[in-house]
Amino acid sequence: MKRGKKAEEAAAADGENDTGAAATKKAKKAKEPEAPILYEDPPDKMTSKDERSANMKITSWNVDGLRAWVKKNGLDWVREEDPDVLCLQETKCSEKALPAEITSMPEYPHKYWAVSDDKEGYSGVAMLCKTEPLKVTYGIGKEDHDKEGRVITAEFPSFYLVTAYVPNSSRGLVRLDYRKTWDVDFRAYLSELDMQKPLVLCGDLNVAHQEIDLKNPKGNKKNAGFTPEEREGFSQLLASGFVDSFRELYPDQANAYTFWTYMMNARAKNVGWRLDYFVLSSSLLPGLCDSKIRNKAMGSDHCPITLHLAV
Amino acid sequence: MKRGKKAEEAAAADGENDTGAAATKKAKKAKEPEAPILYEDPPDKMTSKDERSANMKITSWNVDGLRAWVKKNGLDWVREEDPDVLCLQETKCSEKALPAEITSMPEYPHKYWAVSDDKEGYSGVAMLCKTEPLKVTYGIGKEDHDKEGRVITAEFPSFYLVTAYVPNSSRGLVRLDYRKTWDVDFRAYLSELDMQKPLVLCGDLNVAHQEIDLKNPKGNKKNAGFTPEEREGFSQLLASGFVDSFRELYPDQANAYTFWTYMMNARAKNVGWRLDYFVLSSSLLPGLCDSKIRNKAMGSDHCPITLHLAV
DNA sequence: CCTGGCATG
DNA sequence: CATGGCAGG
Repeated sequence: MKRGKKAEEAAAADGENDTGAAATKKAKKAKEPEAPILYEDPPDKMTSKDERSANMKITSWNVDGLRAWVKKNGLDWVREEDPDVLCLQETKCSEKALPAEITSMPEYPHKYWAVSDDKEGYSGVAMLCKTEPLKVTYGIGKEDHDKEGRVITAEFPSFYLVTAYVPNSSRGLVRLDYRKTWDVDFRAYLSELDMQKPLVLCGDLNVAHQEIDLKNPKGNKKNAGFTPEEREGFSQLLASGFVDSFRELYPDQANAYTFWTYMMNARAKNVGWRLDYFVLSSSLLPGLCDSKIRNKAMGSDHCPITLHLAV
Repeated sequence: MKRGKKAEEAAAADGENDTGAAATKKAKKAKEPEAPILYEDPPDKMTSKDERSANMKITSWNVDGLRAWVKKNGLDWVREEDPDVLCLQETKCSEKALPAEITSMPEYPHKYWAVSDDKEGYSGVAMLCKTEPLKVTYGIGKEDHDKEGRVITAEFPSFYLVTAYVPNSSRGLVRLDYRKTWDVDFRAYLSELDMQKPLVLCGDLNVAHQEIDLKNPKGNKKNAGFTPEEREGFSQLLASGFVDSFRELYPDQANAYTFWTYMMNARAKNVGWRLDYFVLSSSLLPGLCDSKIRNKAMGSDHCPITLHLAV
């Protein structure tokens, strides 16, 4: 039995199962109206395990359309947060269509934009820096993957910063095969970089790693973002010498999400997914101060995350 | 020299000429910021020349998307106006997507909808009646023209009511040839009907007939809605025994428009076009009480028009 | 500058 | 249920 679009959306948000009769589904739905279990991000810790002070603050935000996000005063939040580097994903905006409010932002004199070659208003990432990186590159050096404006890499004196918008496997997992090759190639790219200098990877990695990383793991095992293949891809990345900074610091923290579908009032109910990460080379771990989820910041279906690092 | 889209829009709204150097255009533009010349529709006259009282009130409105128009409270205005028959054009809405507010409207128990066969959300007209017509038909009986939901004909005891959304010749006049065949065939359809019973034709006829019928006739002679061909089509319709009711009553009334492009603040400046008409069979002329332009009613880029008739 | 649809998430 | 782009006006 083929399922319609509505049903798939419900499953993605609520974790309904793919199988089972309609009656069963209805019975399951009745359980919903409980008070939402929220997550309060604790105060920022500004010193690392080895007692150094944080001297690098990085924020990452999937803005789901930069122009709409600017109109919703996303930049006010950024000015308040005041990170050293701001990484944005899903800008959906060609360079010439960027709002002046962001292109002229004096706090970030060094701005880098990657956009989709073909599809206008699709994908796109950005990096805004207070200090100029030694070098900035685009993509991961593989023809097949570098047409959609998904990766910017900036080299700083003591580390690389990579921001990424990882391809969504899409409804019906029509792009899961592509995603698997992406995961392999991206991992190779990061490992290569990591051999030169330690790196920080941030962005929308489009996967909830473990069951703790989304509200409804049960019903989403066949949905984009929580398939065994995508989860395994992330596991393999970590196995290559990287650390999920948030999970490292808060191994048992449930209900901490960075994405909520706009549908079904998911954000108010905190029916979400942790899709946005700061992944660090293991060698940077001693300098890790904190990895934050700014889940009160509005303006997108993702919230921003912030990393405090001593480098 | 090929003109861009922006230039065409400006011409359509402001009447700029197609020829002439850029410098000339700029000089012309400088004249604009005068106070707008508005048009105050006089009070409704409710008796005909032959001293009969109006007993049939018909309103026609190109709503430019029925769903948006309903949200903008177009139906509140309709309830206030309270016509016996309401004709709508550009509903852009399939029958199953109609808002309940209009499908369940008790004032109009008899409702008729025509929609485009292929293109969803394109064209579409409607007729809502307090009393049931003797018969309702769709289209004009010509295969080529009846796929776009442009015409509904209702037979009442003493007259036919035809509401139409005449095809726009489009930017660059790419559909002017089609429009010319439409004009011929539609005129034949109306003449045929007129032989049975007199008729009222209302709707968006997508032509400003004479120079008095739009703000900037000079610059629009090559633009859709004011080409010689379209104007001639309307002239020929009148020559077939029909009357433009508004112009019949107010032969010298300038600045009376029913459409203003959303662009360039045209409505505030009353830079408009008279595109919506009540056209009557000559034999109904003695019963004509008034033909009104309700240019204060908002909710579309067209305003409604209302006819008072003694039948 | 608005509409409604579409692809995408 | 949002985004941006598109055709149409």
